[in-house]
Amino acid sequence: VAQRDPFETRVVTSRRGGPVKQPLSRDAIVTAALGLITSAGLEGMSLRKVASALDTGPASLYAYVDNLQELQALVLDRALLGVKTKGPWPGRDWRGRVGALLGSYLKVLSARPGLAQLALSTIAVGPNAMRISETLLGLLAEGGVARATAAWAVDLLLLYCTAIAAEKGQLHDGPDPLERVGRAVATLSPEEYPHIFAARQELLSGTGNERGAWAVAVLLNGILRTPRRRGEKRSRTRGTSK
Amino acid sequence: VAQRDPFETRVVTSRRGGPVKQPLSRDAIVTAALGLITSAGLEGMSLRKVASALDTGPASLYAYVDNLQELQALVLDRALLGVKTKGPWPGRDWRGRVGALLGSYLKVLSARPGLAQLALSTIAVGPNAMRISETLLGLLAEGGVARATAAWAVDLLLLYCTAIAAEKGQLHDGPDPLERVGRAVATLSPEEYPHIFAARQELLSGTGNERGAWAVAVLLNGILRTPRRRGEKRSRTRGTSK
DNA sequence: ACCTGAACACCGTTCAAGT
DNA sequence: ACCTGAACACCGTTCAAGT
Repeated sequence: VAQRDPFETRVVTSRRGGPVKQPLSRDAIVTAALGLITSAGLEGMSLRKVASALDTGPASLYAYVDNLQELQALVLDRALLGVKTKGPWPGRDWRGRVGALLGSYLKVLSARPGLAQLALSTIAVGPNAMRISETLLGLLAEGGVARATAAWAVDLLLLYCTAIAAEKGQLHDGPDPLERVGRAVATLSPEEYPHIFAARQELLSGTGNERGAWAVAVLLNGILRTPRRRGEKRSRTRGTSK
Repeated sequence: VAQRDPFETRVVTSRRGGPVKQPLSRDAIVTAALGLITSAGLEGMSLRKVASALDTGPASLYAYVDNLQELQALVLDRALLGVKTKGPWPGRDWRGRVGALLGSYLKVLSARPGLAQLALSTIAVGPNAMRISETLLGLLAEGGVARATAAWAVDLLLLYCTAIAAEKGQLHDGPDPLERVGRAVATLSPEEYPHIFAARQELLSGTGNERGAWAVAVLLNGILRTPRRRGEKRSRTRGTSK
């Protein structure tokens, strides 16, 4: 909410009469829903809450949206509008640009924990999801990854980033899960779980960003070395740097 | 339900009197809940449905379980009991054994789609989750992966397998999502999305198992080549085969 | 201590009735 | 066509009252 707006909610009031209710529309519904999921998490976005945010009853929404699942898909794609696929990344090679794109994706989802949870249970086929996949496919092609391999790799990369964001999101509600893991690990007997005991420090270390960057490097290194078809060769890298 | 049991539900009846209600217990509750999630999916397992499966009211469960979230965590760990961490895998090297273990994990989750969805939103800290992590850490150590790297790698491997199972699980309810993706891709203009258009065949190809096996290979290849600390060296492989 | 009926504050979705 | 009040069939959780 911009600070210069004195109203708690964005109700437009006319000089002549009472509050002016803006007409319902698919767009207004998605906007309201995205606002709710951003501020109140996944369970803060219900059809009933979206409806009352728009000053109407839940039944009214069904004129514009088939059901909750469709609304969720629309909200996800609207949020993905914020993912930068062609920011100015001068001098970065294709790997750097993949990292930047996935970083932007992660940032968009991490800023809205509920959205990341939603993304894990929604197949993204909206225009913005397509734009992201298209760009990733292009970057992998630039890196010489064969098309068949790249097709599966895009899935793998996005899936992992989504999961990272969702995991991070869980940190915000309830008791800190990292603490829970810490306590669970602390009670284990060194005899029964020697490896976990030995690695107890390392298991809990690292920020989300550190882990994310490492994971993307793992995925790219693995993708480059794991052709989908036996004998499939990586073509010469082209356009690696400017 | 075993076929020799003529009763629809497992109600024990005594010769002398009416049906004998087995006493409530944490264990009985978890068993009933696992049965429900197995047969009816994630949303088929509610506290109220578990209660009525046990012939009682929902309030009664709160004597044994703090809330729905705790019950879900218990159900997950109970199911993970079925993951084989030390099956006889003669002659397989550490990579093969990692593959077998993750395959078992995937199988357990894939057989219960609701459980995979649940696993994505539950941090598994139960004894069976610990057993799986312990074994994976041991196998990676056998492969010469440094401890710090292995600690994060375990997370990455399990997370991906969980996500694969959850995605596969979505296939079963609603319209086939692969078909939805196919239709979405089919409507894209080759001009705007040249890479997706070129890869449209490859994007949809491959069974879950093929994709899973490829992904695990990607992850292991990447993990072996991406030390967490700069300059961290992989120790000589020991015990690669018998 | 364990169990429970009833209530509370929610859900998504449908449908007949309005305009 | 768009909108809506009311209802339907559900949720998780709490609490006073029972034994």
